[in-house]
Amino acid sequence: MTKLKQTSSEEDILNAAKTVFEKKGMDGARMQEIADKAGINKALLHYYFRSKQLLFEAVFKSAFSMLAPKLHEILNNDSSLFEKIQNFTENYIAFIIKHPYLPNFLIQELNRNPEFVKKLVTEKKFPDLTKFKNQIEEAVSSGLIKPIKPEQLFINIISLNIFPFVGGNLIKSFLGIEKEDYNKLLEQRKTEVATFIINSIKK
Amino acid sequence: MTKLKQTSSEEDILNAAKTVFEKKGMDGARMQEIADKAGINKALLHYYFRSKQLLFEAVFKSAFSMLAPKLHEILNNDSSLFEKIQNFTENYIAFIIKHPYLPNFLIQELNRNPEFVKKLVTEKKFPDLTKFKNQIEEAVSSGLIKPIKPEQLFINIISLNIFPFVGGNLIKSFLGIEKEDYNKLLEQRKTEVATFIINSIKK
DNA sequence: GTCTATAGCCAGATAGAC
DNA sequence: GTCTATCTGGCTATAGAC
Repeated sequence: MTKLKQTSSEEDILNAAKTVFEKKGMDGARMQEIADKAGINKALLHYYFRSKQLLFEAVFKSAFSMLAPKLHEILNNDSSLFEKIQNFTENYIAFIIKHPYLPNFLIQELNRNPEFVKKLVTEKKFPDLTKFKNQIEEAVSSGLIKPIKPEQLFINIISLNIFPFVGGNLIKSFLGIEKEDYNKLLEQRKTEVATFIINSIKK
Repeated sequence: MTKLKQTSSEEDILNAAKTVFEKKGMDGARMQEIADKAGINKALLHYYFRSKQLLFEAVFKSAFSMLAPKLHEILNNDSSLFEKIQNFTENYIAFIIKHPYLPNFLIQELNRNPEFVKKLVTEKKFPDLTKFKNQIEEAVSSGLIKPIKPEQLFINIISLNIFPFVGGNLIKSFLGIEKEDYNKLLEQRKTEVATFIINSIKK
């Protein structure tokens, strides 16, 4: 704990920047809009963060560090495989419902700038999946679940939980429904997705 | 069929624009880069398409119309529910492997500009899901599959098939693997995803 | 149809007063 | 730390020659 409280401006800027970057991305965001939202002047943005690029990186890292440790914790605690799947589904969906732009933002910017990923990897900011993979392999060899590659199961879990947020607008249009009905479906998924996965793999 | 062949330039521009827009999005794309890629001059872009916005819309519609009719066809032919799931998985993954930027591009731009979606909806460019939903409801009531809301099953199918492309960079980093290994996983998914889904719902 | 040159605008960044 | 004013560069778009 180096500081008890940052200056109010710096926090205001970060919050405003988060909102704008998450909605519009690096290229679409405007420093002016961030300044307006933070209730301060454009020059002050540069005073605190030097450049748009650096402000963006601060936002990105902050966003990333909201998700990664949570994921790490869920995958590495002592619960059983089925419990983990339930945990992941419930907690993650609940969390992302509160931050719906987050996954899309991260994915979009990782695609835009894959170099950035490598930086995060070397800084070991990504969750460690070894334990989770071992757990799956044991569950397979002990006959608890049907044979499946840990990688594939992991992809399935992530896909079922995250895509409904990233592709929400697409799905809504396909289904011909509005926001409120879609939110009800998402709410339901907190429990149903885990059941769907477990039904598929359990013997 | 109004024309047998468009001018070569117009096609060249569209192809170049497709590449650039799909990789960088509307905001990140540069008219100069598109011109360079098409081997022509920047002014010619405006001669053919008037503005960046109109060129973008042409690309977007073209991309959208590569996916939607294919989806419509698969969901509305006469095969059984399980066959449709298998069909969708195999064909769609095979198709998107050839156009890996497509889903991300569509999703990103639909999120950026939800008004555009409504335009597409009113132009009835979206696939009709009624038949597919009925098929699921019948399969539930006849006892072929476990109870599940058609909407949820649809979301699951889409998520499992599309997210691995949209979030490919994220997943690769999580799994700590490189492109070639990831492509092998995707190849495997052409058959495995259908099995995963069917295992989950069949009684 | 295709090019060069340039207008005009807008956004990021900086200077400098307070 | 915070502001106003301004510089600078880059990008879309157009004018006009060929």
